Amino acid sequence: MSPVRNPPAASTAADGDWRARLRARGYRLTPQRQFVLDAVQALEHATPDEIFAHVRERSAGVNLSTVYRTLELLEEIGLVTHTHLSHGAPTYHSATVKQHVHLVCRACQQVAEVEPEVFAPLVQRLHADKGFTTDVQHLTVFGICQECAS
Amino acid sequence: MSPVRNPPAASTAADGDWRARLRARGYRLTPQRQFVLDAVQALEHATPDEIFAHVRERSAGVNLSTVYRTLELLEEIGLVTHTHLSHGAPTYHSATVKQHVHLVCRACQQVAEVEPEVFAPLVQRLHADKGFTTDVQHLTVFGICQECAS
DNA sequence: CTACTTGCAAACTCTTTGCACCATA
DNA sequence: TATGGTGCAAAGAGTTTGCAAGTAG
Repeated sequence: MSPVRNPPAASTAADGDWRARLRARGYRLTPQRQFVLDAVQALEHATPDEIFAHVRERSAGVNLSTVYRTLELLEEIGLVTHTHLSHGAPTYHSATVKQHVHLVCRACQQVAEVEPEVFAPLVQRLHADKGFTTDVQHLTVFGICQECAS
Repeated sequence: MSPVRNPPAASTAADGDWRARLRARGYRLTPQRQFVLDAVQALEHATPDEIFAHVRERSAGVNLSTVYRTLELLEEIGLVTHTHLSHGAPTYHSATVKQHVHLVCRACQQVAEVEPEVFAPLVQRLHADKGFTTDVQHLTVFGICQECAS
């Protein structure tokens, strides 16, 4: 491992939790993983590249492939999730943050957030009609925002 | 243009319409475009690669980049739309077919379809609350299907 | 000390683009 | 005949992988 500067101090309340989660599955706690998780929590809706850039500002010795591997790992143990807000890159966000659904404007590309409660009736109906359990966190709604509509 | 065999016969009722649409915008009617549109209508939920393969079975002389260019063109003039059903490739479908929303199971990757009416209340609420005009056609709901839930 | 992690570089997938040739209108 | 369209090959994003060296526990 190359020049990895002082790892970030434990920042969130759930921090102890994530260390435990790692250990419980035989994973190790590394500065890189801490940097990546911190970046996800700090940035909100960040692509792997943006996360990489954010981590790089703090530590020169973190590689892009490590970012990818770490995101996969963090998602596997349920600490982050991802959504596709646009064509190309997925965006990651912390799973500990309050859930929300994304509204993406196809005209101006702006992203708004909505409380998941708005989707509760839909979720219930899909479950009743089709037996389908909706992953609201992963939902993205495309359309046209108020400004662009006029 | 290389060995492009007999272009497919006009197949859908809207066929005359699409020729008109092309012409109206100064585009030309080519066998390649007809093959690609036919493939989209025949396959339903096909990726560019799958469309390419389907077209290739019928005509050796169609190039993958032409498929991409044609899909972009057909989408621009409103004959096809696309959605992201999984991580990587977008899937294209005919815009003339009855609208539907996709339910994607994250466990078995199976795709189900739902009538867009189910989403009407949600669409109305998003419009009322946020002024957001939902593009239902482009909507994809991820979750767990009935079989995988048990 | 040992197994898990990382950095590096190369490989891969999917998509786009430049350019000369070809065919539609 | 004049553009617009196509094939081909090369270039680009974004992501994954093999392997040797490094490190957490």
